[in-house]
Amino acid sequence: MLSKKTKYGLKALTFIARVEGDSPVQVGEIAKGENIPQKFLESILLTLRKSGILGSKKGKHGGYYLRKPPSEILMTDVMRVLEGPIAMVPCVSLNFYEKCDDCPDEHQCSVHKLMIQVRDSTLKVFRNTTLEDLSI
Amino acid sequence: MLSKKTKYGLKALTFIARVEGDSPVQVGEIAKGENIPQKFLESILLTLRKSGILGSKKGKHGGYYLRKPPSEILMTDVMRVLEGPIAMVPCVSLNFYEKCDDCPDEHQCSVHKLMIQVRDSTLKVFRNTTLEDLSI
DNA sequence: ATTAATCCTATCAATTTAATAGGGATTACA
DNA sequence: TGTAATCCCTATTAAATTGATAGGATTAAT
Repeated sequence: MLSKKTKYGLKALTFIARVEGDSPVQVGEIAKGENIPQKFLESILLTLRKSGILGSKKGKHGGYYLRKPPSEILMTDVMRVLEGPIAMVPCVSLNFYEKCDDCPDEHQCSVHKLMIQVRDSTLKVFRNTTLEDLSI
Repeated sequence: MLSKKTKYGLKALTFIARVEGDSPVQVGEIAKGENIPQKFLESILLTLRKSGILGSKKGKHGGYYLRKPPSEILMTDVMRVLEGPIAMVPCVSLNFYEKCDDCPDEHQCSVHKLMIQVRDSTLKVFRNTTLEDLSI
């Protein structure tokens, strides 16, 4: 299941990408427009800013803006920041690899084999989709 | 993340598919062979039996067996029984559809759009993989 | 100064997950 | 016929995660 955090985060990014005048977009505006609890959204946008996907401007007339054009923001990056590993099990994760504590040998593990395929097919989608695609 | 339930369930099915003499395979045997807590595994196999994927024989020398040859057991069915919906959000699920409470219009929703692609690519893998593929 | 925004930390309730416990029902077989 | 081995079923629990809220600190425009 996609977490609400990720869902809200994706919606917020799309919202910002769609607005794009030059001035930053405020949390309250996004929260209202997308039916997202404002305080929750605040923490999500903070995460996106710390990861470098968003920039922010503080104080009055502040808000959030994209650090790159939507066409250069890949879903692989967004999803890893918001949802964490793309793989369904750590033992097939490219960026968050961990060995299973059961499982003496990965290469004989049926789950491993299946989950590599799922990971690759999901990656293909995320690598092939940018924020621009979402906001059209 | 794949739940342990699903992981254990897949391992158990593979184990049974690999053994296949004619006599049913016992929970204890699987638990030992795959490092799975026995009581937990019991409940998982029970689920698989109730869904029709496994059959069982009670009493001494009892155990579980596959109801169909491994080559006819599709991952779509197994995954839906063990893990639930294949889609990451209910609003793109084929078998467990639910409308989002936020989201006035699905067809304008960026998350929806992305998650349909993920669902389709994952489905392609599961529809194209049988238990036989896993147990080779 | 005042106002309006982001930033940050802590907390909380609800849910889900992973596992355990304890016994009931059924069957093989001595 | 009795006993051991096995599946069957329900209930409980501890830990982790999720989704959300609260309260205020900091920053910047006017």
